[in-house]
Amino acid sequence: MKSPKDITIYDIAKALDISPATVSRGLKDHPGIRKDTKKKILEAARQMGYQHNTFARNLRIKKTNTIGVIIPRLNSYFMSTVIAGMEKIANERGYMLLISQTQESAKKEIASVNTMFNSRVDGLLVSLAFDTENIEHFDAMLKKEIPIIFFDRVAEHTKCTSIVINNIKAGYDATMHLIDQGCKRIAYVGGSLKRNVYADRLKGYKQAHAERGVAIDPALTIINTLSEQAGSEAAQQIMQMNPLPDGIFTANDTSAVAIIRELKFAGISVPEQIAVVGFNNDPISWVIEPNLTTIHYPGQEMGEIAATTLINTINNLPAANLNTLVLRHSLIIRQSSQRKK
Amino acid sequence: MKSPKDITIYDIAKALDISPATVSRGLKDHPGIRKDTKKKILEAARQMGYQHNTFARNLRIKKTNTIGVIIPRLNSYFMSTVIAGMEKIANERGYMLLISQTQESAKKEIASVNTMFNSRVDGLLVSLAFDTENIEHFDAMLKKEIPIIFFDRVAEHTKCTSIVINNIKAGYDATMHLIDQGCKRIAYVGGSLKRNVYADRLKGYKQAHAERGVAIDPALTIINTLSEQAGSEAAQQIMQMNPLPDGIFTANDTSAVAIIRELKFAGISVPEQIAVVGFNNDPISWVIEPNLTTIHYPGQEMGEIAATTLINTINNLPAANLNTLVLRHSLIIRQSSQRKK
DNA sequence: ATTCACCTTGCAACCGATTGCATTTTTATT
DNA sequence: AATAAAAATGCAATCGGTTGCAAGGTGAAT
Repeated sequence: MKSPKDITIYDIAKALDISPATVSRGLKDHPGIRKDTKKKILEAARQMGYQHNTFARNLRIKKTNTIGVIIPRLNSYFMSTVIAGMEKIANERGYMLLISQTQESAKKEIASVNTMFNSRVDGLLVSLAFDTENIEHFDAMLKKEIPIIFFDRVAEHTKCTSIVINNIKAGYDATMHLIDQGCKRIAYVGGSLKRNVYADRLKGYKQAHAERGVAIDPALTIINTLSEQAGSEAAQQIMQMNPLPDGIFTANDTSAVAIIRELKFAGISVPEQIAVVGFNNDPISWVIEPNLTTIHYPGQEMGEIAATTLINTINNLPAANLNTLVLRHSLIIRQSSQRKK
Repeated sequence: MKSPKDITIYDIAKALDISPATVSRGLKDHPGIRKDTKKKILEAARQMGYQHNTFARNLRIKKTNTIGVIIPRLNSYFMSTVIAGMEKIANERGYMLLISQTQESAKKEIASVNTMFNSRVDGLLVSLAFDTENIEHFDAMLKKEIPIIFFDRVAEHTKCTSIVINNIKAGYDATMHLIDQGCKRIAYVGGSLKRNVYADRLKGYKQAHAERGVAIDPALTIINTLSEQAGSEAAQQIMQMNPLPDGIFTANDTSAVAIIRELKFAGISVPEQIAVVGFNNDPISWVIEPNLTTIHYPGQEMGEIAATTLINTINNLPAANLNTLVLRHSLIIRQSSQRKK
């Protein structure tokens, strides 16, 4: 049952009666090796079925060509799009992706960081969990100068680049749109305020109100997990309010869709009685009826940029020392919020 | 700019004035080391900030505790759910996931397999690309006894386990349901017939017809990429048919939703004029109106089982020598297909 | 006191590739 | 042909753990 032993550079060296050092150099196109020697080596390697040993190399080089990715959850449209973008770039540049989900738990996040650390990833791409309080668990890596890039759910850190959209502006755009549609009482449904994305969107929501001189009823702000279930519950809660809100801005589309379903089921018309704006531009947003007004969030692009920036940083290429990188978002207006003509 | 050097077992050995061998053994709870020695070692390791070096270990052990995952695309609900399941199990059992997308291209699939091979993954979880013709590119790994498990889009191989649902039965169930709803001309929209999933669903579609003695018009079978765009085009094609079909069974929900949208837009009523059944039970299936009848496909579970089986195989644990593992599917009947009361 | 068995620990080879420096070979120059 | 310069190759140490086997230490039994 023993499988044939792996071919090493020593085997090739012996077969060709040269030294392993020459084989090693020949294999990687070192300038100081004669052309025909190289050809001989390559040929022998090919026909002996040589596969290089990544560990041995990594052990010497102290580089893994692997990027760690730590995310809350993989199975949302947004996140899978981000990962797809990262994978594309990583693949092109010869890197692999090591992916780990925190399930929104800070504890798991810490464990993931440690595993990644032990696996000696060359860099880290991180989107923080709901309940992460501080980012000390990244210190060990940063001390070793391993670059870390935060995306979407970011943290402030002088040594780390953050890739985001302008969530304040996005929240502002969404809310202002609702106000422009004649909404007077707008509810906000978002996730944990520990996370920039939700705190910022709420900030934008407030700014828009302030700018128009509209007072905000604090009872209209709902913080939950933004799951489908949470969305339904939020809808129930909203429908108990008196007076009823006439607009809802919610920080993801899953939640928005769940809310619209509940509202419709309860006989409340959208957008006439309550206008709704979501966030992310998930495919469901143009399937729900009425089609959902939402913020377009360029996931694939964010993934690509995050990966590119990280790989450039790893290799000391330019464009590396930015602190924050802000991608463009846009408000996509569909029927769920349109009350004027 | 030099970061402090990594702590090795040699550093610990020196600090404690014992041998590196003892440190190595102490660190992993080897039976032949005295309790207090172990405690001393652990304590020193902790406070010196020791992190084990995975490469050095892998180089010796020839094991990476890493599983390669090769999939067509990451950004579908089904696939991200599968990966979420795999990641959960892998994480619990101390494995990492190395993920690679083929973008449905056989060429990229071959490249991915080679990269995984070089990375010395302990095993492979694979769902085949659309246009993969044969599976010879896995031979090198199989020759080295590296276990490979296919899931969803599988290939026959005596040495590999396949994890699937009964696609023939699922196709049969879907079609039979349409027939029972009074459909006489049912169109089938699916992906490449090189892939078992689509070939089998078509087979089930035919079986159902045969069983009821209904003839099939070959013009009603459409093969495409199952993308949203392809769905819209398929809908256009179907609407040109004369006579119009009165039922459509399509092999994913993305496609089904795109088709329903086109039909509705063209003023064709679903399910009255054309009943539609999809596949996968994506979230969009219960958002589209009418809600989509579909086949529930247990993605998370499939991911968990695939990962569990692979890890067991890697470690020579039982339940490893199955050839095929069939998960339960179920037909979820919603409005898009219900024409009777 | 001696012997033996067992428990702990250490020695040293090994895993496979990389690389600074020394050495040999080739080429160019006179 | 002799010699210097340049090019090609080899030597050997190194990366950080792991592990078979040997050696040292302990206590019990005789």
